[in-house]
Amino acid sequence: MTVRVRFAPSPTGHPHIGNIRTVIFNWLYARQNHGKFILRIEDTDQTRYVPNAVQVITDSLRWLGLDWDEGPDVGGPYGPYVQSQRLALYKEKAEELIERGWAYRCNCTPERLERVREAQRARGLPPMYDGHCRELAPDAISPDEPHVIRLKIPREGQTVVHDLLKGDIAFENALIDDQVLLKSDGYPTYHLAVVVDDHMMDITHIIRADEWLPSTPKHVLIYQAFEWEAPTFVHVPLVMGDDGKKLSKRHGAASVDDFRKQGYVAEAVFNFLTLLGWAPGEGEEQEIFSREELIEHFDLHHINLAPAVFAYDKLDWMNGVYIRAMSEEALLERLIPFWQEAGLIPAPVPAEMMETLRILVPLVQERLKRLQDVVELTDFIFNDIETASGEALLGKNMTPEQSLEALKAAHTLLSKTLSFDAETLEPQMRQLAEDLGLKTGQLFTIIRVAVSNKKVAPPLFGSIEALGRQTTLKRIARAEEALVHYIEQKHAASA
RNA sequence: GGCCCCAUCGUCUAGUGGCCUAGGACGUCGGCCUCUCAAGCCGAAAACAGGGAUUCGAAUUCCCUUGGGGUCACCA
Repeated sequence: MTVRVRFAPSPTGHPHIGNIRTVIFNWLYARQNHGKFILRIEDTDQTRYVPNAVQVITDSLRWLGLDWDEGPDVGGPYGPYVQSQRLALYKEKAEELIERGWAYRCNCTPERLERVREAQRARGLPPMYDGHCRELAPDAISPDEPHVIRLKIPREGQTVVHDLLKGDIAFENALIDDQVLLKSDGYPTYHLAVVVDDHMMDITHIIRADEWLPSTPKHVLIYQAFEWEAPTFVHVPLVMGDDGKKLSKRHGAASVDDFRKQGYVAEAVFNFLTLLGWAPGEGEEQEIFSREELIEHFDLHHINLAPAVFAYDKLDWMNGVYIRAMSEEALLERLIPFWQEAGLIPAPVPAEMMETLRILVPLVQERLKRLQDVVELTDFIFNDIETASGEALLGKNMTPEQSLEALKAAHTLLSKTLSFDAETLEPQMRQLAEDLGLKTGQLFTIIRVAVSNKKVAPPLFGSIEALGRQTTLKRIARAEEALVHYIEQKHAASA
């Protein structure tokens, strides 16, 4: 039997990173078994529909490399793959359930339902439908008048859910609500649509988050009512924020798009998410896995049963690992959009600027946790800086006069040297430090602050090379002025 | 609150009765390297929620307690 799994999002916004983890489990399972991964849009709630959502969802999936074999855009033998285009089917199936004695029409008003629930809550009972229309004569409510169709849950006995990971879970039927299957607007609820579609589309494994577990007995009952064989249920744990609550926007980035914009690379996010709640086991200590390795090693049975906290710190580390593993050319390509987005370089990139960018890439590569970090790290290369204060320009354990002298000496050297690249600059500057009786750190720090006005910056000589001689000398000259002013003020104050 | 799920370092996890004085990774702390910051290398602190039971032997099996989470719509 061919494995067929699905991702069935409702188009209500950006896919959440926690949901995506579950999608990855589905995708991995499909690819590993040479099965099919199906995308189905569950747009049965007209009130929550967001116009662009389907596009946003497919963009996110594509970015992560999660391709689908059947879906709304690519089609397939089980279409249509959008539930709002299958309304007649659900209606027919709901009616069939009435005929089979497993469902009934109900015309209770929302107001009445709310009153009933309120009364139940007041008595400390769980709010449930009170069965008002359940035992009405079959023709008591006309199919033509506004009504819903409810599932007729047996009043006694238990319904057992077979879960691949958790085993058999028994639910008391008496505690299960008579779920609405078909709404008064003619749309199905999730419970009807998901069962009908999963069956009609020959889904073999329903891999979904734990939050669905409480409604699974309803689905099992619907399968029984139709005399259909239920697929294998696999409920996987939720992803939590670092406070132990369900992951949400409060915890920082939450949607796939947030991560992309911050400069997380898709391969790292994919790797990280797969390892969130799953590990290869058997003493395997590897953490960095290619997509192919993941497909090979993934095993549903090794999914952890406990909810997993989303560790941003570890993602940052892993993202850095992936960034460092890239070729300089590949990293350059990924960095350009971030420089452009920040307005540091134009689009398209002028040919002569590419040379500067190529100098910068190896300088920043091992310093980036996220691609976005390149902006703050290199903005001084592209934008003019504010000249540092005299105080900031002091070398460690050095007087203003000594600092100024060192800066002037560097100025002279940098204006004379024949070529202006890091390789020729560095030995000369080291020699200069020695000649001045300074430690390299003392001299280099003064120059770094002079040209970047940053205490933390990429390696000095590469930065200077990227900056070019003219800009470098101009900034050093301005720093000298700042130091001169600083010295004059000190003298004035002490006089 | 009812029902359901879950429980190894701060976090992600390895561990399926003896190999565990519990291993790895992130993070943290210390050191080395070093022009800053990183990266890299070395090292340290850090966990089987508690109580019973089964067993010659329990992180591993069972029960209870505690704790955490999820869910109770004409939302998915």
